[in-house]
Order: sequence, then C-alpha cells, then structure tokens
Amino acid sequence: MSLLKDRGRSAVSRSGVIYRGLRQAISDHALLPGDKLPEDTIGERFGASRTLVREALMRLKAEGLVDMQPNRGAAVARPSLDEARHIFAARACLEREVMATLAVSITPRQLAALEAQVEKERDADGKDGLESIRFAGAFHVLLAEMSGNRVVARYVDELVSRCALIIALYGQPHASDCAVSEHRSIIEALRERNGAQAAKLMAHHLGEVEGRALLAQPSRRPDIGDILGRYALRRPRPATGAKAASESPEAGRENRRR
Amino acid sequence: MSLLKDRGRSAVSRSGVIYRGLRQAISDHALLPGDKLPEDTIGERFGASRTLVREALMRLKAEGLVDMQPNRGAAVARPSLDEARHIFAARACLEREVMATLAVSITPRQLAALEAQVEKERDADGKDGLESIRFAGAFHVLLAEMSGNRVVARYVDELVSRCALIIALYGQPHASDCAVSEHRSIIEALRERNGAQAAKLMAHHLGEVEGRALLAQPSRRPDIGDILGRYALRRPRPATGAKAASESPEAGRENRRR
DNA sequence: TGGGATTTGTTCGTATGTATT
DNA sequence: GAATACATACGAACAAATCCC
Repeated sequence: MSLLKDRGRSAVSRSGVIYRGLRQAISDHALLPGDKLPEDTIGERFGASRTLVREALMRLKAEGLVDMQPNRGAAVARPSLDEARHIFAARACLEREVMATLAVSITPRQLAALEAQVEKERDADGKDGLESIRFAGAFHVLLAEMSGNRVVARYVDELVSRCALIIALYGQPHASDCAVSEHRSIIEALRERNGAQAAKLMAHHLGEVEGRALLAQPSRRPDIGDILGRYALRRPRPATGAKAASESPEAGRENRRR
Repeated sequence: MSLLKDRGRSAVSRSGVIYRGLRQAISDHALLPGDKLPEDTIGERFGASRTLVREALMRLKAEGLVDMQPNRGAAVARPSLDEARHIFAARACLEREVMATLAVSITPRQLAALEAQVEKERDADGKDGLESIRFAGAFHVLLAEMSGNRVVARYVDELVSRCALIIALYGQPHASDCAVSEHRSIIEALRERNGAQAAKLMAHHLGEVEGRALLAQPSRRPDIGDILGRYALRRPRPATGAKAASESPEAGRENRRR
C-alpha cells in the first residue's frame, strides 16, 4: 500500500472550505449586509450537509461577519454606525502597534514584499473594483502578519473583513477603500525605521478610510444562489435526490431588504 | 394550554451554558492547560448531547482557550511562551486605548463601580486565591466595557481569559495576578482625567503582571469528571441508556454549588 | 503488530419555532 | 387569525480515525 494514503479527501477541513468561501464572498461584496444565509442553500452549493455549514456560520458569527438569531437563522451582519466607529478605533489602535513593532524589526525582504503588494494594488486600481478592494485589505493584513504577533494579526484580519461590510453599507459605490499613495508613504516610513512617523501615517490613513467609508446610503442586493456558485471550490455533488433536480433555473429572485 | 408555554427549556441557548461553564472552569484554573476535553464526558455532566458540546468547544477554540486537532479532540490550550508575549502585547495595546477613551468619558458612577470592584479584590486578597483571580480579571474587563467600545471589550475579555492559561502554565502557584494598589492608582488617574498617566500606569501594571506570570514551571493536573460537576448548572439527566448505568455509582457526587 | 475499545466526524430524521397566505 | 410552508435546533446513529493493550 502506498505510504501517502488517499489524501484527496480532507486535505483541509470540509467546513473550512465553506468558511473561506463565505468569508471571501462577503469581503468581495458579493454577499451584502443583511443577505440571508440559509443552511440548505449553502450546503447544496458547497456539496455539504447542514452540519458543516453551521460550523462555518458559527465561526463567521464569532468574527462578527454574520448575525445569527435563535430560530431565524443566519444573515450577513449589518454593523451599526456606532459599531463601525468602534471597529475603526480598534483597527487604528492595533495597527499603530503593528507599525511600532515593524519599524524595529522589518527586513529588506519584507519591504520588498510590501512593495510588490502595493504594485498589485496599483495595477488593479481603477480597472477592477473587486480586485482593488481585495488587495487593499491584503496590504494591512500582510503588515500585521509581518509584525510576528499572531494574536494581533488575527484581530486585524477580522477587523479588515468587517470593514468590507461597513463600506458596503455606508460607503459610496466603487469607493476604493485604500489609496495607493498612502500605502506607499507608510512603506517609506518603515524603511527609514521611523516608528512614530509610520504610526502617524497609519492613523491618518485609517482616518481617511473611515471618512470614505461612512458617507452614503444602503444598497441593492443580488440573489444568493448564483453568487455562491463562484465560491464553491468543489462542484456540488450530483444531488442524487429527486428534490434538488426540481429546482427551477429561476430568473432574478431578489430577496427582501432589511 | 398555558399562554406561557414551557419556557423552562431555552431561556438561554443550551450551548451557551456549556460554553460559560467551561470558560469559567478554565479561568478558575479548575481545568488546566493540556487537560483533555472529551465530548461525551462533558455532555454527560451538562446533560446535553455532543452537538451542543461541540458548539461550545468550537467557540472556545475560536477564542484561543481550547485547542482542537482533527481526529484527536479538544484540550485546554497550552499557549507557548511566544504566544504568551503576544497576548500581553495585544492586551497592553488595547488597554492603553481603553485608558485614553475612559479618561475623557468616565462618569462618577463608573468611578464608584470601579472602586467597588477593587474593594472586592481587596477583600478576597490573600483569603481566597480563586476569588482573587476572578476579581482581578473582572476589573480589566469592566474597564473595557465602560469604554463603550464593544469590539475592544470583546478582545480584552478574550485576552484576559487567555492570561489565566498563561498564569496556570508559567506563573508561580498562588501568584495573584493583579496588585490591588496598582488598580487603585489607575482609578485615581482616571478620576483626574489624566489619560496619559492612566495609560502609563496601565502599561506598567500589565508589565508587572506579565513578569509575575512568566516565572515558574508546568503543574499537576487533577481529573476532569468531578471538576465539571461543579460547573454544570443543570443536573445530568438520568441517562436512560443501559451503558451509562454501568458506570460506577461513585461516592460523593455532589453537584450544584453556587 | 494487530485488534478491540474509545472518541471523533458527519449525516439525517424529527420536533419546534417562524414567516406567509 | 388559522393553516401551511419552510428553516432551524437538537439528538441518535453510523462511519472513520485514533488510542491502548
């Protein structure tokens, strides 16, 4: 028998696939705040049972990306304005700490990686709103990871994701949330190992992001089924049951607001 | 039929009871880092099925209080020394922010509540190590909640709990983790609305706590069954199955204290 | 090293609760 | 407002992995 047994199955936990898929869909604004997340629908799309879907949803709930009410199921979270401000305050606090740490510890290799990241942002800027948002958040997460503090990095990652909700709810459409030039100046301050300046620039930058994020009115919401198709890495299994086959290839079934 | 149907059941989510029970047991050092947490045993003690236990365990895992490995189940987390330092760094960062906020916003009523909390600490100091630890952590959580930032408060709560693990692992036995006098001086700085001073005192205080926490060697571990009895609020149901009946009718099974 | 006992991972059925007509 | 349709809460049971002797 082979030494490497059949690793085809659970290279990663099955619920982790669902978790990451939903998380990405939310970050990408493919799922919008308030969108309902029925366990059955999600399970079908990902070819998993409700148990695993629940697991993923609970994880997202713990991160503040999903709201769950006792007998009413899950929905993408709709942070209040107050909560939004709290999130930005926490981000500023933690990311200032990241700056202070990195100004001391950063290596040339890390600086190069940051520059590469900003290059990606620049390339996507204006062209592809989706990629633009993704990369901008990734820059902040990358900084936090480079600081070496896993605890702080987890919190920053969580908060950056929640900022995507805030932008979706209150931001102007297509407002790229991070300016490339601001990221560049942060890198420069780090290169000079000027921690105070880097922290100051980061605080200012986040202030700008918050300002851009808290401006507009709620927004439309598309339907959920198609969206998830793009985020399910595995094809849904054939769905041997008769019921699934009866599903209509319906047109635009938009679900209700609020 | 009665208008108020049988509400005896889910006044609060059933898994929440398990979650809080385990969390308290860990904070109290009743469960020590590395202790195994078998789903069946916990379920029996709390009179719940494994589904609910798993839910609680996953929540604790998300908070960093429990480690879960794929087919090996859950155990109380054993943070590494590095992780311990990261936790304290994150705490210092967030709690400084709390100080800055509170120095501006604190009310006389809140100051009184803080003093009452410190009184409890003083009363318990030296007398009851368990209560002492509980109250000391509660002071920090209370401060964070008073800041009004729910996001920061959640993180602080989480980090304070994880500090209990660190003290259990690396601290000297019976080391009360917080000095009452240090808490008092923090209150004084807040009363004078001196944010810089409050932040400085808090940073110093946490440095002291970290110093006290990172000194000694691992520790003994008691058995799990009895411990959980004290944290299960509901009596375990009769366990109608035959298997459970074969369990030895051990001697003093007292539950429900407190 | 093998086999049995134990524990975890997952599915799915039933009961219960909520929304809708 | 009652009945229906639907979604969730929970638990029992099965499958697979691990542990232990």
